[in-house]
Amino acid sequence: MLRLSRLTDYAVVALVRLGRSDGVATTPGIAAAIGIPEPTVAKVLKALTCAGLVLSTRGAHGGYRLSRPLAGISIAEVIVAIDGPIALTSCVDGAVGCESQSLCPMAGRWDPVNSAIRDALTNITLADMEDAAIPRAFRVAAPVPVNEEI
Amino acid sequence: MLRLSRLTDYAVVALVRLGRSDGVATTPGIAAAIGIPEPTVAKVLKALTCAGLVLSTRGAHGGYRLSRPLAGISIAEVIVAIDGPIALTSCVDGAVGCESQSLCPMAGRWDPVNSAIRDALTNITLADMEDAAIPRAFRVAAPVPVNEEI
DNA sequence: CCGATTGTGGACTAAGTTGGTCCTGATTGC
DNA sequence: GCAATCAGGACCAACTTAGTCCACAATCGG
Repeated sequence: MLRLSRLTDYAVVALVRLGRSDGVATTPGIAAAIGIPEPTVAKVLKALTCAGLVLSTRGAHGGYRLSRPLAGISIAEVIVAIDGPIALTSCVDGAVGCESQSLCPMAGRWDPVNSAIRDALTNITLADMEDAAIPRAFRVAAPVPVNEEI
Repeated sequence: MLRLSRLTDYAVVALVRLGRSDGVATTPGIAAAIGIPEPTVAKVLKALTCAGLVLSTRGAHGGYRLSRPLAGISIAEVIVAIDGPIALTSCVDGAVGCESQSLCPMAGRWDPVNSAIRDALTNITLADMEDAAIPRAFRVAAPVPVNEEI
């Protein structure tokens, strides 16, 4: 299925959410807003902090905020932050442990594929996804339309 | 990790192998050639047959052969044959069952990403991968000059 | 200075998926 | 008729993922 982890999906939602809140946002706040259990959101945000995509402030009145605008964050970065390096097979570049590495006829075979995927993902930013996410016909050049009922 | 199943990897190896054998190749033959357990190879070949990428002949002296030259088979086809449709999230186009579908702020969000990936994978053929797979310096007169040292 | 709020870090458990095996048939050629 | 080969499915084991929980550190407000 070539699927990435659900956590990455959550990360994108959380990031877009952060892009809409002006100040800092707390874990419970984000969790409630996007309908994902709080500890899971915390886990995702922790990973994003480590990757430098969001900045955290500890203590009371703390929370998270974006380190860059959404347009400056590529999907590839999010995936790497949550899922680890982008490589379709476990048998990547310098990876050791491929049991039949010597006679493995596909050594290096996937490299061009990996590169192609990486390129594709690097060229899509969170801002692009935010645009694509709104299925309604309402969308009219609003820069940050926080149109979420409920 | 955005990884695809190992079975897909096997499929590529098996297909490339089939591209080199002139006549038909049997399951045990391929299994021995590429160093993968026989039942597993059989499973992969069955899936490839269903997808129409290889043709099977039953009975004694039967076996498998490519339905098209390697250059006419894209990676995307192989992945679809083995792993199913290419979609990074379970929450695809018309997919139902996304529990929070109504308030899910990312409905349709991944579509551009999926398309980008699909395009990238469609533009790479098995022939390309075969070229990339040979680490030796023997390769001469390659039509597509993949100049990657090591 | 103390307590409430919030992020940090790790361990742990449970569930789902994948990979691999096996068995029983159906088909073809000798 | 027998051997070789593909077809199709059921089945089990192992790994990965995702979700939860707990104890701790930091900051702010009173």
